[in-house]
Amino acid sequence: MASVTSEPGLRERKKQRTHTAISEAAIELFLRHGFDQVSVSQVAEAAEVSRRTLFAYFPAKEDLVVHRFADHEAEAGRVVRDRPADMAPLEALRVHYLDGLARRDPVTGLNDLPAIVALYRMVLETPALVARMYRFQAGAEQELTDALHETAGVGEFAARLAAVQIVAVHWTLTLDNARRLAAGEAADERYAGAVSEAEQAYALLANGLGRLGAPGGA
Amino acid sequence: MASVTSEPGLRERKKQRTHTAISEAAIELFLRHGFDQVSVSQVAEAAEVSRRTLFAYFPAKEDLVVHRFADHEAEAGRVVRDRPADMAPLEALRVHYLDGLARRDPVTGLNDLPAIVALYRMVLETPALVARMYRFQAGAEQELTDALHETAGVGEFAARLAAVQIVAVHWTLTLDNARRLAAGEAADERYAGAVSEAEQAYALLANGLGRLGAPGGA
DNA sequence: TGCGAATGTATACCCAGTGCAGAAAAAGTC
DNA sequence: GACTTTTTCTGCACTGGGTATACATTCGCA
Repeated sequence: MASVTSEPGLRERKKQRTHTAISEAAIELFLRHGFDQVSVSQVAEAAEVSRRTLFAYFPAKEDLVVHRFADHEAEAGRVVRDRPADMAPLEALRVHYLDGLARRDPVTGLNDLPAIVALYRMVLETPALVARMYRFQAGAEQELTDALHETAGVGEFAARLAAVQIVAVHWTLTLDNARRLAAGEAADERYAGAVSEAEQAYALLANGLGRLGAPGGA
Repeated sequence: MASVTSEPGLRERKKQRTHTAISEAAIELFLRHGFDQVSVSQVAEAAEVSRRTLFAYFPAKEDLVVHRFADHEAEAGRVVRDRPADMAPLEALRVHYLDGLARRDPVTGLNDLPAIVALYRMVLETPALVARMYRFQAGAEQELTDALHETAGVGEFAARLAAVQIVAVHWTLTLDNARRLAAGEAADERYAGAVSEAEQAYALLANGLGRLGAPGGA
């Protein structure tokens, strides 16, 4: 009769709490002193955990930061899979991205909560963190490749080509927004420009680089 | 009167020789035992150089391998800048890439000299090396962005969008070829497929993902 | 021949990440 | 509530990449 609920059990709950405790201690220290200026030992100490335990929760120092973006690795693939039956994949992605901008979803780079902006800035300024982010891009490419291949009636190679273009463009849009907000722009102020650039990007994806097909370009 | 020629001088020549000596010793050891199984100390010893000197020539262990690909960082940008006045940027890139395939240029992934294939395989199998390669992609994107912006009469953001798509597609093509050769396929055997995929990729770049604009895909 | 600048070396150090053996704590058992 | 089993945490020692410093060597040049 010890537990009437079917909760995860003390062990699981404690693990969860330790995980967030380490992550929060880490980000707080990193934001205050810079990623490279803080050692994992200091993070472990601040989180009141042994160094060895920290590495049991996070495989590398960089992951203390970038694990917060890990959820979005599968996002593009999911959007494509879950789209209405009468909607084209690219259209579903476009709608979803524009919706993200409107909701100020952090994955679009268009959220100016101070904590988020500071995080953007730190990642952009730290090569090791940027490098780690590329891993997510590779994962997103794979997810999107599979989704396109399986639901859009297109060959695997064509799906991969489309996926790498889409992911690269998404990343460019997000980076552009994040850089502008990191430079001090407000999200509301940036919103119109972000929408316009997103529309431009999706038009380019849909219609190709036709303008570059002419000698002079335009 | 010590030197009648305008050669680089002994100091420069010695530096050059040390550089290649270290690089060759490194790659030989890495190919034999694996990148992660060889320490930089072992490389330094094999090159008859101190560890500290090695790091004066190569900023990181990974660079002992990937510096061989560094030349090609500016290639796409250069091709666009040097194109004939009456040729579109995308067309210039397409021609150049197809020519690279025909010449079995290693940057296309379609060179099956044993030493090259072994190098491909090692890079593909070693995450740290792949990660380092992404840095070149970022450089190539920047070069191509500038070239497109300055010579194709297109805005900087549009140029960047085009550049990231082109670089991503190129990388995909190269990776695909390299993987196949690493798996044992011969270059001559692969050639036709490589050309066909390249044409498909450039058609996609030029005309867009139109096929994905329809609900069913095709 | 000798002097200044660049380059190479030895040594000692910091930090990220891992292996291992044992302590602590939660979970299941009676 | 005491006992055992299993998981997690910890301390310690070690490898390996990368850097700082201080000193030796070598080259360029007059």
